[in-house]
Amino acid sequence: MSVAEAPAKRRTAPREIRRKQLIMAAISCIAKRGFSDTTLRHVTEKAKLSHGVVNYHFDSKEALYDATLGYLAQEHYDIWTRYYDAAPDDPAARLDAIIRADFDKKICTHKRLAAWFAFWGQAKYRPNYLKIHNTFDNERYERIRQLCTDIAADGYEGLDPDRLARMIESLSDGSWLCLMLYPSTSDREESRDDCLHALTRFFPKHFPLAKAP
Amino acid sequence: MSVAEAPAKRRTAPREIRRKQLIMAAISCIAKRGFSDTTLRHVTEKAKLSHGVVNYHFDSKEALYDATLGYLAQEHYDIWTRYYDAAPDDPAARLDAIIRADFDKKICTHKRLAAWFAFWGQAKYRPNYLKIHNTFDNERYERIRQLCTDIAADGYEGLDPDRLARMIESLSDGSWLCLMLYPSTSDREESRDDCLHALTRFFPKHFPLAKAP
Amino acid sequence: MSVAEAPAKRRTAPREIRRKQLIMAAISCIAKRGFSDTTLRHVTEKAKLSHGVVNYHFDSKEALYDATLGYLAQEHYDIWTRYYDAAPDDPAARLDAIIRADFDKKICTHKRLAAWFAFWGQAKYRPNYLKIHNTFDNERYERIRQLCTDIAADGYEGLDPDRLARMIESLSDGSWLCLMLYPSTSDREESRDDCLHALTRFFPKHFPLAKAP
Amino acid sequence: MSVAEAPAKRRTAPREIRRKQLIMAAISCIAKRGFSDTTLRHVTEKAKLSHGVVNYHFDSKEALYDATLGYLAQEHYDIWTRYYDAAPDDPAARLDAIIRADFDKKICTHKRLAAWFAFWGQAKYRPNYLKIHNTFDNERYERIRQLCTDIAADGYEGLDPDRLARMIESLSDGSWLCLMLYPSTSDREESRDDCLHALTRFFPKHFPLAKAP
DNA sequence: AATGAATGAGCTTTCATTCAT
DNA sequence: GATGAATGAAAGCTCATTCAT
Repeated sequence: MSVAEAPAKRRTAPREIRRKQLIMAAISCIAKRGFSDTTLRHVTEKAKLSHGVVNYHFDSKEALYDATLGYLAQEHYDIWTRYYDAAPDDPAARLDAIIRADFDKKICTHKRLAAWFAFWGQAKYRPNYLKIHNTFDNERYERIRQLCTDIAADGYEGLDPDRLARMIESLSDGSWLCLMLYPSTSDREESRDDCLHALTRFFPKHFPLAKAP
Repeated sequence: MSVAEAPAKRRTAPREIRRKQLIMAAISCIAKRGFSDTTLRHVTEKAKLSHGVVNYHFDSKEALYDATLGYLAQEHYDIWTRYYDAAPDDPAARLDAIIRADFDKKICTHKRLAAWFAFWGQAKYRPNYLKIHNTFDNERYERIRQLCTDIAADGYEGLDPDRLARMIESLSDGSWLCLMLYPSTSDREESRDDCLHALTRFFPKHFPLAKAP
Repeated sequence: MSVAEAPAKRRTAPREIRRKQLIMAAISCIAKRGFSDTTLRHVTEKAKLSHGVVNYHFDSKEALYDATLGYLAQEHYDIWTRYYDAAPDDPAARLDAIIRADFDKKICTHKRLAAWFAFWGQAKYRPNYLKIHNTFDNERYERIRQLCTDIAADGYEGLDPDRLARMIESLSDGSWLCLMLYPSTSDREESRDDCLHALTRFFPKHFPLAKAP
Repeated sequence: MSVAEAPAKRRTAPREIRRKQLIMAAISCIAKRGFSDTTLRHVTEKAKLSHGVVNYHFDSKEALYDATLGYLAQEHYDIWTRYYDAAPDDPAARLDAIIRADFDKKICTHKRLAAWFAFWGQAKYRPNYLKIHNTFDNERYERIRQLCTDIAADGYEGLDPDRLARMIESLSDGSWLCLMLYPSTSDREESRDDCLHALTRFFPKHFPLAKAP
């Protein structure tokens, strides 16, 4: 909720500290036991806080979950914009950066992926989750679409940039699902390279084969 | 659906009929309210049966859910093998068929996608779900991998068939996620064509551009 | 219910056969898992009959239990009157017989004792049970009292026959409790001899020490 | 009782207070409706507490029952040791004391006897109950046996002290059963005197007739 | 700001009973 | 007579939330 609306860190001390403590614990618990088996007691125990504290810092369990998803989304946003800004001012390099960001060590963890899919598994009927998610993610999709448009304009006649953007998005999401479901047989870096490899197929002129790994 | 709305013949139906009735109701409810908010009362109400039947026909709620996932997985299996068998005996045609199957009208419904992601959202810590899922799905992945191997051997030097298989799988799963999360802005047939289009990029000789409609 | 009121065996075939089958199964189940954990399903499974049969032969679970207690009480009644009738026509011999009957191999079994105490554990607030029990047992108590009176009149001045009767009754019941609670450290024949020994203390002239084996 | 009716100070009482409150209510309910008909709702209503407290202060219904039996057993233990310690240092006086303790006004109440037999009626298949009971009661039996040995050695040749101990125990238990089953025709003090009278028969030298009543 | 006892709605499950077959 | 599918009341228990301390 408030986290979602607070791109900058407030450092009012205790309040924000506690909230973050609880959010981190919530991520752990959701990742460990999923949505339906996570209770506030689990969360507070994980956070080593007392039982009543959640309803003190959040209006309700739902509010904590909103804040938790907001935290994940913000974190994702921060990472990909960082990668993006760090990349050379060139559509191909930036597209490459955005994809790499998805598999960054910090956000592409087991725990976070499990939490993401837990939220998505609920998204359909908790419009709030979708809204929070979109607040951050729409921008990323738009950016990808724009980059695809720019690249496509540069020598790929007849290519539908929207389709490309959708495919890239799907590839990335699908890789996440695979990483979450089969952690022992799939691998973060391999998945990233798979996605990057796809770019060499979609835009061979801009992503020569050698570039990928 | 049709079973769930079967004529109000109250009592004494064959075991399998009731089980299927409950499974269909479970899919509806999970799709509608997700895992953590679906109660057995919701399920039995949806199935227009009395409260006690679930524990009469299933050992527990968990057993009903196992059966429900099993049903979804079997249904998926039946569809893709049917498509597969109906396709010409040719690797490219069969790969095309497997992908089309994923977007078949019958299984690629809103309701089923939501149910799938609800299960996946729980899979990490309910090993049963993963096991059930894999019982059916491993074969499909192997088949895709084999087809990719066959096609790759036919004029694509240096192509890694495993990578291709992973990419195809991810594309398909990612498309499902997209379809589930954004039903109003995405479209089943469009997603299918996206995936088929990717094939023209991966195996241009076998999937000429014209082929994907 | 009807058993309690049916001292003679009706041999109308099926009906009575089934009822007895269920009663025997009820005794087994009550002895095995106690009152609160015995369900009609346990009883019918033990009797190798179908689930619905209880309510066909008995009005309710309670009616089955009434009949079961009635059966136990009748059985007890049959045994002690048999012992009594077989004894020489002499107060001391008859008192001896009544006590021996309580420890007869047939009724003083683990299973039956457990069932008795299960019923007694409920007796206080199920007046029916007390009534059924008393229907049979009052006569026995009266007989004991009469025998004590007869014996006491024969040379034990100042002895209260009522008190004696109560003590004999209590000794016997207390022995049953002990046999039930500690089957491994107590013994049916030893308990019987304890009770008989008490008689040598209460009525030394009529029960010389040598008599209790 | 007095605890259960403590001033309607709703919230936040020390853990032990609440536990005792619930235990007392459990005794009342078990005595009133027996084991199989006592529900946690009955208990909490009797205790004038909310439904959820039981599972807050006890792990389960079974844990409450264990604690309840433990309470009864402890209470019994406290009483007989108090009587014992208060008696003159003399085997006969002490045996007399132990028996009197069983019929003390505080523990030999209708309610408690009913509760005891409810527990005993379950003991056979809930080993926990037997264990709890024995934890306290074995010591008492041993003490009785020792006292019988001491007394028997003092002029009763050929008397088996074990048998005497068993008889005394059985008499006492049997009297309790009688008091529970027939509260209107039996009487606490009378039963006590019956038991004490038995001592005058078993050990006439140590318990002269005059002493009993 | 923080604690944890208390509440009570609501969950899954059990089970006596009914009744179509 | 007999079966077993179906019912629904009620059980034990969980847990988000409240609130005295």
